[in-house]
Amino acid sequence: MARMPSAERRRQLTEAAIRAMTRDGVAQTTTRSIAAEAGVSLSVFHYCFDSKEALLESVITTITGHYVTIVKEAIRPRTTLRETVRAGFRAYWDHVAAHPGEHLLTYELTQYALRRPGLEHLARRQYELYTATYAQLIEQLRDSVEFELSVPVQVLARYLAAMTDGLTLNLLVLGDDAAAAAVLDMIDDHVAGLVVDGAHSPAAVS
Amino acid sequence: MARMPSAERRRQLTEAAIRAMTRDGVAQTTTRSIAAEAGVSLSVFHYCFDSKEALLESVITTITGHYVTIVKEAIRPRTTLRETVRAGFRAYWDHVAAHPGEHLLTYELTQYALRRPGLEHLARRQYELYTATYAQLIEQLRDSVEFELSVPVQVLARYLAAMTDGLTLNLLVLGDDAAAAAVLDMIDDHVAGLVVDGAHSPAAVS
DNA sequence: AAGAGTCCGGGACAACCGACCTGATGCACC
DNA sequence: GGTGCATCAGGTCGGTTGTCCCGGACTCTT
Repeated sequence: MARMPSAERRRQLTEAAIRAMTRDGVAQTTTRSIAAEAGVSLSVFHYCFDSKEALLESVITTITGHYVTIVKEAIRPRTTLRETVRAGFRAYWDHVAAHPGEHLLTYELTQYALRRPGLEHLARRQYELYTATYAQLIEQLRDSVEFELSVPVQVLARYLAAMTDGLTLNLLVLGDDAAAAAVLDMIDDHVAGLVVDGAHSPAAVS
Repeated sequence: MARMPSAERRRQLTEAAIRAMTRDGVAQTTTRSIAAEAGVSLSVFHYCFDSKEALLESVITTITGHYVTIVKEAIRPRTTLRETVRAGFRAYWDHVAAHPGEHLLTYELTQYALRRPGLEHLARRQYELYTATYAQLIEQLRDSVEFELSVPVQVLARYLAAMTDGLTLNLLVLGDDAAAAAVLDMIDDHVAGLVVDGAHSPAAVS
């Protein structure tokens, strides 16, 4: 067993926990299975983390960071706003289809946090970060393209976060990418229709 | 302990399990806590159900039935389509705000089913029922009011199911009913805008 | 009233879990 | 080349969980 500073060991254990939980689910993941996944003995676990709960805290913040990165990288300015929105959704969607277990894990972790007294703030922070990420993306997009919205940024951001969340869970449960794609097309139209400045919006709704 | 036929005992245990799980979460609910909640001895539990998994199956189908009933009762035809949609959402929303634990439970149960090999079909059935319920509501509404949609009923139904699901989870985590109401207003407009026949839609979008 | 079928109670068991403890081992520094 | 500290290994402990067993009690039929 190679020796390494505890900070790095913590990272290693966190990543191992994410792998184990992605594979087996939060409920069936034990401190032993995490230690085994990381290839270290059980005592190393408790040397690096005060408790299982402390590790879960680390897992939640880490995986929320993953999620935010994915969403931020999905959105890249294109020629028209509508295409930007569409391509962004598509990129995010491909990630969900490719890594369903990891996304399912985010829901499990949210509920773990909600049910554990004193950890509710982690769930809240997770969802606030989702909304904040979308708000930031909208602002950033508005800087590069220049447009006006018929609803406040905060409202649209929260809608996008919630709707994405719901549609993701829906896809994870039902599969059927084709049907989900049809729904997504409808949402594309809807979001594009929220742009007041008609310059980049194909449907000229006054 | 009053004697009763096992069918009724099963119902009683199922309802007790829902209460216990709503209060404590699925993970912390044990066969013992369920038996205690129902006021019966532990052996009665295993007399009525082959295993804990069998009970969970009963819980899932029961609570999904509850959910469908709630949604169906929320929608009642009003003077205009837009008002019907708005009032329907509002009624559903009030229920979520009044019974958050029960709604949170539905998410926990979905994930329980998804993670338990051989029980995935329960999660799928749950979400198919959600979509089917919305589709049925749309058809029923179309019979009484007469209108055309710019998207297929199936697509709209799945969108409504997914979006409601996401917004519900969002509200359960973040609270803040006011912000959620603003999002809902936006969705009202969106859904009302999907109606092609402008006769009952206040916003005259051609 | 007798017996079969149904329901209930207490107790026990094996498995598993998180947490902890005691030594041993490598590493850097004096 | 010790010395102190960070890191690791194996074993153990108390507690909990799902499941099962067996004896007794109730109820309905005949």
